[in-house]
Amino acid sequence: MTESIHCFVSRHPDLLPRWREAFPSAVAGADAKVSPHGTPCMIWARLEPGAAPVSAIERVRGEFGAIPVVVLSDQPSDEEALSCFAAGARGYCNTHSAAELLRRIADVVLQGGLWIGESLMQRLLQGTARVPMPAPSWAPRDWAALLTEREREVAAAVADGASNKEIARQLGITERTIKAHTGAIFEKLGVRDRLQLSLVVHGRQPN
Amino acid sequence: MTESIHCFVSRHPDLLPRWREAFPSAVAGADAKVSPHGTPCMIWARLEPGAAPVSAIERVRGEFGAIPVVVLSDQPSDEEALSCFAAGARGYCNTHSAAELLRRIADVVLQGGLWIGESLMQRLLQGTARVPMPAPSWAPRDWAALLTEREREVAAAVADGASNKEIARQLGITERTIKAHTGAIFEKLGVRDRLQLSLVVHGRQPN
DNA sequence: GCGGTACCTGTACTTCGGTCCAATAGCCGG
DNA sequence: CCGGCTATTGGACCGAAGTACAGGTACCGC
Repeated sequence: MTESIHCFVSRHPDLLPRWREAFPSAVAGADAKVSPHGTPCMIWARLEPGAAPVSAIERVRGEFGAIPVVVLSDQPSDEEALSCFAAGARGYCNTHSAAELLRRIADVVLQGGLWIGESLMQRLLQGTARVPMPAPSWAPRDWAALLTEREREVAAAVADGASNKEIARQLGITERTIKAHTGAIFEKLGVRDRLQLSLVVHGRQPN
Repeated sequence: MTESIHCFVSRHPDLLPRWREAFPSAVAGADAKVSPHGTPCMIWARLEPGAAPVSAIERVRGEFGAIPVVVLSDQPSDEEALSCFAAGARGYCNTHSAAELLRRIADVVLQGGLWIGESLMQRLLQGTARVPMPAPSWAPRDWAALLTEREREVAAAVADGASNKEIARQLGITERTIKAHTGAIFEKLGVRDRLQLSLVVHGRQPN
């Protein structure tokens, strides 16, 4: 594994001692687009008091693409945390958290987890619970009847627009295996590609 | 690290090979109150299809107290995941996830993180601006309003499962021009490929 | 006329999707 | 125990899809 670079973005050009203690090789992001040290593995964005969290995070995410962002807040609150997660943050904690905690958070986030305060869980759920769910999609089962359990999962993911790579990550298997499944699905359902599969799954006939 | 005992609770008395592969020292919980192997570090609760998620989790949590619970679902859905988190689960994933993924989830949860499914993650991140476009946040069916006449024809054909070559023949223009149109459509509608375009045209949200 | 838009096409390139070969492993029914 | 099904993966290959860069024509309004 290559050296993991933690990039701290804040208005101040220098790193807090805490951060340096947690990640000796950390670099300061400031507004620099790309650090000369390589591509960072994750971004720590310190929220300036008074600044809008959302725009700040989106700016950072716009600069750094898919790199996970953890927000550091000087005065954490549930409301602020919610805004951050809604804006795409993968974690939220106090700016002055202990080095040990920062490292734990980094572990969690880099593994694909979410770091969220315990008190926040209920409210976060309420915030997402009203997201409209588009489809019943399990009602029409004729297509599903022809497939195995695993193939159904893959078919559903494909039908929702996921790429092979995404499905592989989601199911924890290789992209190669996804291709094997999709191939089997296509043959069983008599379609030629993923788009036609999507149509069948959603109850339409191709062409 | 001390020997971590993973306890798998399901209606079946035996462990899935996957689980044993992930945690060779795993034990089956069934309805046994306390295993003879000591106190487990975490509980994996397999959700039986048709059973109410909430009551199942609460029962498990009642038995095992403060030990973090990760829910395994045979047919994961966002609704189900939300119910589980509302009931106090710390993680949610597919029953048949790969051993490697299970171990990652265990890491995250044992460190205090939260593991939400990939699709739920997307839903959380959704509603945020994507990098190229400011996210039109379309009402259903205004997709046509954003496109030119020609682009509408191409979009409709793509959404019905036609290939670029077929559309080119149908419209009497070259495949290259179809690509130009599809590229413009993708950008205007904020989708990344023809399958997601198909979903938008048919009134669904990708992922 | 000039700027803007829509429409059309070319070359070259990268990435993704799909298929063919083949292989390992576990589970299950006969 | 063996054959069949399922799940998984590898390598190689090819074509489709998508992007980048670079044009061309035509129409329309100021």
